[in-house]
Amino acid sequence: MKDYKSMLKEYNLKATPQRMYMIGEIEKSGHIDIDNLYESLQTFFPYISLATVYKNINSMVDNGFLTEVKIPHQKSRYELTKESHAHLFCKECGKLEDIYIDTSMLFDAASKESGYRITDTLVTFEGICKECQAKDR
Amino acid sequence: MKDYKSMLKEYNLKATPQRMYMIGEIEKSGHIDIDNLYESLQTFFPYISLATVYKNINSMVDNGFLTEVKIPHQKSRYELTKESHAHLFCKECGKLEDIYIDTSMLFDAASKESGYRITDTLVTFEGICKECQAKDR
DNA sequence: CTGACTGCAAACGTTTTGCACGGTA
DNA sequence: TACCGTGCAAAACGTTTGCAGTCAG
Repeated sequence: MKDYKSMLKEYNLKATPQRMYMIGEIEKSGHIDIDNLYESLQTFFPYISLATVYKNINSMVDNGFLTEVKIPHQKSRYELTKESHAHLFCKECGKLEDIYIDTSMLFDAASKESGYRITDTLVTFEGICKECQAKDR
Repeated sequence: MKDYKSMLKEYNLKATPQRMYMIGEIEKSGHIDIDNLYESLQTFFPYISLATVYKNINSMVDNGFLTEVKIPHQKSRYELTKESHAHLFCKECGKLEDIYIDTSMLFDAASKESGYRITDTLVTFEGICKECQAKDR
C-alpha cells in the first residue's frame, strides 16, 4: 500500500478518504474515466456525489497530480502523473496501456523544423491488441 | 477553388451549400472547433442552426471525410482528413499547426514491443510557438 | 478552530433528437 | 419524386456551482 497521504500532501491537497480511494482506483486501473471511477467508488462510499468526483479530479489535474488522457471518440481518462510515456489504445476492447519508448528523435526533429520551444510530446498508438487479434481469427 | 462537390460525393454526402461552406472554412482555418465554425458560417447563413453544424460534422467524421483532433484541456477541433501528420500546439496563443515528420521508427518500436497491430500513430507536440517566444521576452 | 471538502440540488453549457418543411440528386 | 438535409424547439447529457453541514490539519 502506497503512501497516498504524503503524495497528496506534496500537491497541497487534503487527504480525505474519498481522495485516497480515488487514487487507489486510478492506480489500480491505470487509466479511468469519470463514470467508471464514480461507479467503483460507490462500493466504498454509497453516498459519494458525482460532484465530489469531478471536483477532486479537477483539483488533482490542476495541481499536476493527475494527467488527462484524450483519445479521439473516447471519454477522457485520467492517470497518475508519471514520467513521460506513450499510450497504446485497442480499438476493439477499449483497453489503454502505457508504453515506454524513446521519442527524443521526434522531439529534436519537430523542434528544429518548427522553431517551437516544445514542452510535451504526446504519442498515442491506436490498433488491435494481442488478445483481440487472437480472438478475431 | 477546390471541387468540394465531388469530394463530398466520394464520401456519399449530399453537396448542400451549408456543407460546401463548412468545408471551405475548415480548409481555410486548418483546424476549427464547433463554436468558431458556427460563428463563421453565420456570415453566409444567418439562420443556420447549430444542430445542422453538429449533424454535418458528425456525418463527415463518421464517413472519414473529417478527422477529430483532441488536445488535453481543449475543445475538439476538426480537420480535413489527409495523409498522416503530427500536430504542434502553442499553449500560449492556442494555435494548432500540422507538421510532417517521419514517425515510422516509433511505429516499429511500439509494434515490436507491444504486439499490437497498430493502425494509427497520433503525435502532438505542445509548447510555445516562435511568435509567442519573441513576444514573451 | 479554520479553511477545505463533501453531498445535495439546481444551474449551466454542450450535444442530440423529433418533427415539419425544403432542396438535392 | 424520394430521400436526405435543414431549422427550430425540446430533450438529454455532462459538468459546474452554491450552499449548509462536516472533517482534516
